[in-house]
Amino acid sequence: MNKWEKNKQAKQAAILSSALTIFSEKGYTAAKIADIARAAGVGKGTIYEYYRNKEALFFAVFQWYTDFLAGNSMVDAASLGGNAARRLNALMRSTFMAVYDQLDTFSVFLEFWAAAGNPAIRERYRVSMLNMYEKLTTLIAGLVEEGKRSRVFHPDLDVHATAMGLVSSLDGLMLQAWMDRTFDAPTAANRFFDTVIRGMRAK
Amino acid sequence: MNKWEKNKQAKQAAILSSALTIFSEKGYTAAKIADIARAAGVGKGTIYEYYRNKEALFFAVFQWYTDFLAGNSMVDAASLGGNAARRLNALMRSTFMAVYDQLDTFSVFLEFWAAAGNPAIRERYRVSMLNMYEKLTTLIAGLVEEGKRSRVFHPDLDVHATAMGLVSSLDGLMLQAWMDRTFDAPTAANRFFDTVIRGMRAK
DNA sequence: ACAATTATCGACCAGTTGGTCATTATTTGG
DNA sequence: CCAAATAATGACCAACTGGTCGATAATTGT
Repeated sequence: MNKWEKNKQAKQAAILSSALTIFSEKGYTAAKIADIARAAGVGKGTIYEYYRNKEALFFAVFQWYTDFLAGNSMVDAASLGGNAARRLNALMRSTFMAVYDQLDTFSVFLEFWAAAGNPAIRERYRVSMLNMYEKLTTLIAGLVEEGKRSRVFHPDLDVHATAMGLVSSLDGLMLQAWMDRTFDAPTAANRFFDTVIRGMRAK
Repeated sequence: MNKWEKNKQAKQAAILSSALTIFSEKGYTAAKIADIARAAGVGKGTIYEYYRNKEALFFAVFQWYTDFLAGNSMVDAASLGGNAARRLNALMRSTFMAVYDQLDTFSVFLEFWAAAGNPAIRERYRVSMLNMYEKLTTLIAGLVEEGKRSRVFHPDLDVHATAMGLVSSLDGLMLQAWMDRTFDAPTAANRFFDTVIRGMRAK
């Protein structure tokens, strides 16, 4: 690896990281390429050496950041012991905390969502976003299914509806935490997950 | 009321309604004043007779729309019968459906959230938004409290955490429904609410 | 009917910013 | 050390759009 390549890697990382910060702080439209360049310590033109245009940079940030969060949240789920209820609880807590630890950049998700929602132009965001959710939903649904088989959970439990509800509550709680910094979201989240799982149990 | 006033009322309604549509479709920044004017069937200058600038128009839409939804969702909650669990279930369903019925304009909430989250400039969005959530949270917390008193719900239940969890799951489920139109959100929501409320019950 | 008042309009202007490209700086191979 | 190749830069341009304002139209009171 020569000097050019080292430089390229370092600069690419600096650009992505700075772009995440600036997009979080200002939103997609208000974030200026010049801002991102300054934050990354590079010239404005350099950014266009790495990304075709602003939208391509944004999509790169989207993939980089969601990969990072997905890796952080799911990594220790497999290694956990205990019955399905206990492991589901641990998975929910760990996923929640993985995102909560990055609360100050959570606002960029509003931009991701907005990009994903526009059905005309931005199909790739939607696909990629649903893919990410589906991974988590599948993981959760697997635990719910397992819990039903081992008679920890109620036999009539709707696996998919439960998984979707749990995933949704993660997003919703994060939104509340982000809007209201006085809200003790980790505690509330843990108690809420306990309640939901209590409702899932076989009597 | 003379002709001027009638015209003003009609035009103001047309402008707000068109603004909601355009902001939903394109997002705050990409929505052009000219687009909104055309959709409302008025000249561009006319909009500035009613609203100082684009941001003032957006805030007016925010208040108008959230008032509308709040009115729709909570109106029949008081009139319901049954025990606390039954009434809580009905309140959750009715609130969910009130927003779900307007799913195609749900995306404007992403813009509202983004506006509310920026702590520097937009304190009034944050205050107004938290106020709206607090009304719903208080309503739910009241039912939870009542359920605890009447021994329908578990005595150790954390009222605030439960209420926040339920409110959050509304937002989260709506987001999922909006991103994925194949998701049968009303059914999943109802089943999830059932599960949560089951977990709240005294054994 | 007519002039004063009120409301509407859209061409225009000024400020902003994504993206380009000629110039400069750095690295490489020999 | 030098020239070719590669990378970085930021002044500049073109496009876009929020907001203004002089001109026009509708309504009112008399």
